[in-house]
Amino acid sequence: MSIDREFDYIIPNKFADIVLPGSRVLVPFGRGNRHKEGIAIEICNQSLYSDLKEISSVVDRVLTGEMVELVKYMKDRSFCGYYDAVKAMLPLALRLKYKEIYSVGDISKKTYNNLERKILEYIAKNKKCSYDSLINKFGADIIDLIEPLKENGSIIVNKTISKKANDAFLKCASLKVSANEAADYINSRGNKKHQKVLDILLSGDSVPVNELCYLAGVSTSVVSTLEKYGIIEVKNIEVFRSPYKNKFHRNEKEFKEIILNDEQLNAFNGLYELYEKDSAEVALLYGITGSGKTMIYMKLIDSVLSINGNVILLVPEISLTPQITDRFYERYGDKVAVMHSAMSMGERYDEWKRIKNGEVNIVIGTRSAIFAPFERIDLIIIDEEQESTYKSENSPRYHARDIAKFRAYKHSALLLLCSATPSVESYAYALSGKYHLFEVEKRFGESKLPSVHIIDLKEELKSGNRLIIGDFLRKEIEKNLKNGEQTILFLNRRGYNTFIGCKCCGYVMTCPNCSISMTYHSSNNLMMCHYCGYSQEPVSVCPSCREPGIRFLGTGTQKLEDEIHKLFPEAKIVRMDLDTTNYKMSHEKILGDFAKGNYDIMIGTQMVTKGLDIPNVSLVGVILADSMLFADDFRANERTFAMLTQVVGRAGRSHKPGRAVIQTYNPDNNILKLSKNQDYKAFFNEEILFRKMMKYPPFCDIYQIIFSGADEESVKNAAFTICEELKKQLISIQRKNVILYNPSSSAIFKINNKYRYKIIMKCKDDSVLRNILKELQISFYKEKAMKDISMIIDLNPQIIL
DNA sequence: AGCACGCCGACT
DNA sequence: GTCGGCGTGCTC
Repeated sequence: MSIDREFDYIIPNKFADIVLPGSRVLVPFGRGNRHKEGIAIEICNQSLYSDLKEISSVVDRVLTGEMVELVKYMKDRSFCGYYDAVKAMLPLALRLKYKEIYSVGDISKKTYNNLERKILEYIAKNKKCSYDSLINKFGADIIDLIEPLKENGSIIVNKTISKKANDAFLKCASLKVSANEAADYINSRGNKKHQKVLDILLSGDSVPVNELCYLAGVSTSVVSTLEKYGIIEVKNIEVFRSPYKNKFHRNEKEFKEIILNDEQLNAFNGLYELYEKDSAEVALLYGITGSGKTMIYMKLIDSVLSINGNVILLVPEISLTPQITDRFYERYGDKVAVMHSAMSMGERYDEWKRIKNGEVNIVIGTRSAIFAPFERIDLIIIDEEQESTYKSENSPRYHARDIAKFRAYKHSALLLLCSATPSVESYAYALSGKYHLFEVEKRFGESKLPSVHIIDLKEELKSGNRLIIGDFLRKEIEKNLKNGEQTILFLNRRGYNTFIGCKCCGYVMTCPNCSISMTYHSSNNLMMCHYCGYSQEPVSVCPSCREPGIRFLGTGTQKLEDEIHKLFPEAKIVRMDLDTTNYKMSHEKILGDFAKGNYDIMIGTQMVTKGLDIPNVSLVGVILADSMLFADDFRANERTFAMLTQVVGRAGRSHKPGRAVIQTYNPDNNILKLSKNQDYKAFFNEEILFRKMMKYPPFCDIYQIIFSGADEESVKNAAFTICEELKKQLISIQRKNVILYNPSSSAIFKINNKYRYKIIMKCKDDSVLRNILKELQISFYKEKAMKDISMIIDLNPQIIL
């Protein structure tokens, strides 16, 4: 925060033509004049400072002029620093490290004093002697000695770019000693945690460290202690490379012209016209699930490629949509680059270079792919544009849609937003004419929208069925098993039991670090906190009243899996949630196997709702819709509707008619009824009234200012102080139509032992307001009394915490 | 962050 | 009279 700003440097004549905005340079920095990496933001011919230092070398140009502009835009809009903005754009910003490696030059012709000789000897002895190791060895005083030695050639400086450890490796732990020796160790000085870790490793397999920690309920430090004592060893094992690597071959023979139906062609023609225009345009393509939106934009991409143009395609979660990348590799071969967070650093860097070198025309990726370093952009597509994954929840808190607008504008490109359930904001902008609107309202080919049944679980309870699978859903699953068709079951909570409490006194087990109730996991027999990862062995005696009244209630995906096993012992079942990830069974593999028909039933959280297009899936079950209905966030309706529509849309995507079953305790809920009919427009018409009445986006912007820190009282004070200050400022600029709420504790009051307060402000965002907030934030961080508290400003957050 | 300065107590 | 531990403030 304190050094993240512009510093002026002189550009020496020899670099005059090379340094441009976006160039990466090395500069002497601070009293010690240590070389730091910097990025040139602006070239000018004067400075407010008098004694400027010189840039010492120019590395390369990492940002185009447009992207330097984008850095400034992000700094302004998302209240982040230069560092955060640049970090979001460059894969190598963090991954490449500059190092000066010293070696001994010609020392025959000069004389040296004692210390100098020692230094030179040390350098000669250590092959890769760095600045840091010299300081470590001889202390900071030798800095003055080194510079002259460099100048007269006694020390030769080799500047190297060293890659940090490659991510393509997975840390795996295995037992280093015999089982008996391990037992001896436990008896002599081991503790309970060590025992748990060793118990798992005793099977003889090598286990990934993160998985080991999950299963044993320990942190990585326990593993490293055991490693230190020589009981276990941790090795880097290479993980299989990107699954996309071998799919580069483009199938020339099968490159077919995409044939669209009338409705699709209509949309395509309109979009093509906009794309041909010289100006930047934004279009929204609304098409119901299964209407063939992908075909429309692929045909558009065909046109762009025919003139060698460039396309960025954003998808919400690439590892969950392997089908789309497959289709693109098949059609466009090595013209495609894929970018997403699950890739290793090396892979990402490789893809980044391919884009920068102009070797590819299409970039497919998640949020950060919007920063693809194209020199020119013709088309940007955001698929499932309402997805919250497009908003970054860490600094820089940007929304990919906003960045896309900026870039489309700078390149006079077309920005195409696609969805079956557009965000209320986008659809409203489309209706108002701010965006161009295209609609496809029929399913493609023979497929029909699935029939949806809403099942009242209260009735099930009355008839004596205490299982989470109601009678109706059970019969439907049976039907599917009999017909050899596949089923997807969706439940929004992972773990086994989602609620642990005492029946005697009403005590609820909560995480000691967070204000979150604990979830019981059966696979590791632990109670876990899903926010901070804290885990604890299950208890039967209530810690509050000392009675043996602890009960495990509530169903998560693990328990659902158990129940399905009991109900359908012969069915092949697979579960997909955060806990099933490991290197043997990635999500892609689970999905791939399910698509191949290796399983009858797939159980999962959100992950199973997105983008799957499997013809043999004819039944979708939503186990409990209620958990989504009552979130106290203004977007809860929108998210519930979108999620239900999406998951229901997974069914019946070929000639087989699809069915969907939604189980709930609130069958009369309006959102459920709207989802039953899959009627987005009816949903929109109601929701937009609510937004208008309550003054929510798109009728205003929302600022969320979050304060968090370890001391509850001072966090609260900070929030109230800033709120008062903000109120004063708003009055002084005579700003009207601003609704500033008083600070309140966040919905999840405590996370990881940090207390949280928030201020919500509804307003029309503009630069005057942004400047006020920026000034407030800067002065807040300067205030000594506030130094243990962080203040985060988030413009239009996805979720209000 | 990382370095240097300066203040103050402990030790020769 | 000097050394070093720690708090403070600056980096073009």
